[in-house]
Amino acid sequence: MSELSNALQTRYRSDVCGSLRASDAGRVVRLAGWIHRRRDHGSLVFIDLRDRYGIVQVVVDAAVAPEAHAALTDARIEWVISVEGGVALRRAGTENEKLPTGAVEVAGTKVEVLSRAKTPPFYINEPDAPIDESVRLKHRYLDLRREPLRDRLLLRSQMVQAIREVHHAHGFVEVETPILIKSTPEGARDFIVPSRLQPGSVYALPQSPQQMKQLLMVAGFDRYFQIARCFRDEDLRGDRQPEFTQLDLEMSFVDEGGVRSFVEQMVINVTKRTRPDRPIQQLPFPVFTYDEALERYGSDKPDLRYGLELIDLGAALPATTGFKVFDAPRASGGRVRAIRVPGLGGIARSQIDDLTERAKRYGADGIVWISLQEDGEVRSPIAKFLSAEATTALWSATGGTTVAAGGDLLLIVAGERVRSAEVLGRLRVEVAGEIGLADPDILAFCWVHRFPMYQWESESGRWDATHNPFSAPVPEHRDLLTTSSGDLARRSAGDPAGGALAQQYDVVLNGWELGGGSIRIHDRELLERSFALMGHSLDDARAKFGALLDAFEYGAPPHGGIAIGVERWAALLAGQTNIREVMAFPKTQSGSDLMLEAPSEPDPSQWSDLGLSVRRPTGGVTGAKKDA
RNA sequence: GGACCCGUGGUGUAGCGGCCCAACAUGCCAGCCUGUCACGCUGGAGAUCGCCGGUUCGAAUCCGGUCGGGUCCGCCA
Repeated sequence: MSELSNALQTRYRSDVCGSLRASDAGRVVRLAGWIHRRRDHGSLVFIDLRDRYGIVQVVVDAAVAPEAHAALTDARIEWVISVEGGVALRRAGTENEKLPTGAVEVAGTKVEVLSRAKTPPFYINEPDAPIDESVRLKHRYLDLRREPLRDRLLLRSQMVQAIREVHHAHGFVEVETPILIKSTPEGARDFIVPSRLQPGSVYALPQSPQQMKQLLMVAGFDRYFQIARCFRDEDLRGDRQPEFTQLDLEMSFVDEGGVRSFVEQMVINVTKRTRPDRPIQQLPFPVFTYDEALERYGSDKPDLRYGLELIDLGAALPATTGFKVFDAPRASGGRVRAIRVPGLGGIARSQIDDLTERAKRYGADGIVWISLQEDGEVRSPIAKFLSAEATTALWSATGGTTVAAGGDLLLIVAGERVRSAEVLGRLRVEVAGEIGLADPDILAFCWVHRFPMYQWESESGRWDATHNPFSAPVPEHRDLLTTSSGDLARRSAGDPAGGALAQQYDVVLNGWELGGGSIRIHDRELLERSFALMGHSLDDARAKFGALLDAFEYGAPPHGGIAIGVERWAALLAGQTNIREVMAFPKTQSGSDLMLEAPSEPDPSQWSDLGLSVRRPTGGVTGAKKDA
């Protein structure tokens, strides 16, 4: 710490504001910082001086230092000043226990104004004051002065430092890959950068360094990582920005267990170093297959901080119930699933309606509910369809007839196997949030793996890839790919290749997907087959991924890796649900930077340099804001 | 592409057809104050209620559109 203190010394300051302690009493120091608060008592003025290390009280007495006193009488909040003075223990009874520096104060003798400040548009000295986010974004440099955002960026910096240290300690090589690359569709839309030297051609910004890192494996780098900026031109959400940062890593000569074991140790290490105060729920991380996660939690990113698991009611119900809402889906291979919510037996009708509406939005036909009161009374709109025996069977299937205070509520969704689980999985998360089941301090990590390679899309009536084409199938399913011939998109729902599982794994934290990766295909023939199954022609695949395919003919090691969303991880460690809260300069939901006012129209000459012109939407009085 | 919520002095809110050329808190400005720490006290300034149009005798308030922000669905690993 004293080494750091020395490093922070400059001609403007001998110490930083947050560092002074009782042991510094008697020293003469020079400080520089922002005026956080001022308390003017006439001929005695107190200033709280702030820098990013903390706050210290400066007191100036007109009788002792008239010039300094005059300067501080003029000074205002957020002015930047430097102060020289002696560190003194505060008078008995005037210590401030809320400040780490609260035992001392600096008796200012010289004050120099380094920079004046306008009155800020919002409170910088009140960390909890709510402020409209657009105002914060417009003056982001002021928001960043405030304690919450400052602390989150400091946390993120520590995380990145820890990430680098762990990787270097394990033999990883940090390599930077280009930002201007070739458009290689990975699912999301590319951001495109027109080329001036080759008019009509474009670069694309990377959605991730996926191909580059695999090429680095072919190059023999063995273990690579990068804190990589990625770009995806899709609609924004609280957990999605058009540009974001991934911890991208790739390893050669490993299997899935090898990657997961390193990543898990790295994640634990970084988490414990940066948030030692937050308990990790379970070590080692629990591992679920995709199927298991879906069946038990209705999600491929389960929040494990609470139970509320999905229950398949099939076994508890007679083969036909006479209730078509249950019978019809079951006849076509669907499921009847439930979650049992303790204590919600007295839920209001309007809240049920609200849940039903949400379930419909997520793709269910509706919800069936049954409530069991403490006194054993059963209430449900479908009571008339179910015998007393059937109802009892349902309750025992979901955990018996012992009910929590307030009664229990059974929420039932019937439908197609995956859809019914996903709908209920969403309700599980929402209900848990609403009744406060999730402990906000706990960090519940897990792995989900063995994802299906392809998913049958019933609407479009075709198979669709669930991830990128580079992921290898699990060894026992390799034949499903090689024996299958041709375009999976034209194959039927029952095609065996559709059942292939991938060596794909996601890290999940508190219900958020932190990252995902896979063991890659490192065989040209198999990779071409994988593309073919996804409907790419051979020419198409070679045009888009030619370099990788070629590279695999020159000796490619078995390899695999993962990419972890740095902002999501940081947000979760910071206790935030929005990644904008861990980004210095985020964009709005419509992709604007309110501070820089980007995007903006370029100078017309920039279009012509690129050989481009723009067709504006017609009827466009709207778009023409600043015409000449 | 779609659904919903929000927009009132610098900031956060109240007001939801006339009582409002708009209220409260805080901030800001001025004066006073030698032990405060969200200092205190006294006084003052500051808003065409996002914008455009409509309904009405009358609109911050109701309606339509539009712009901006947010949440979500679709989209996106």
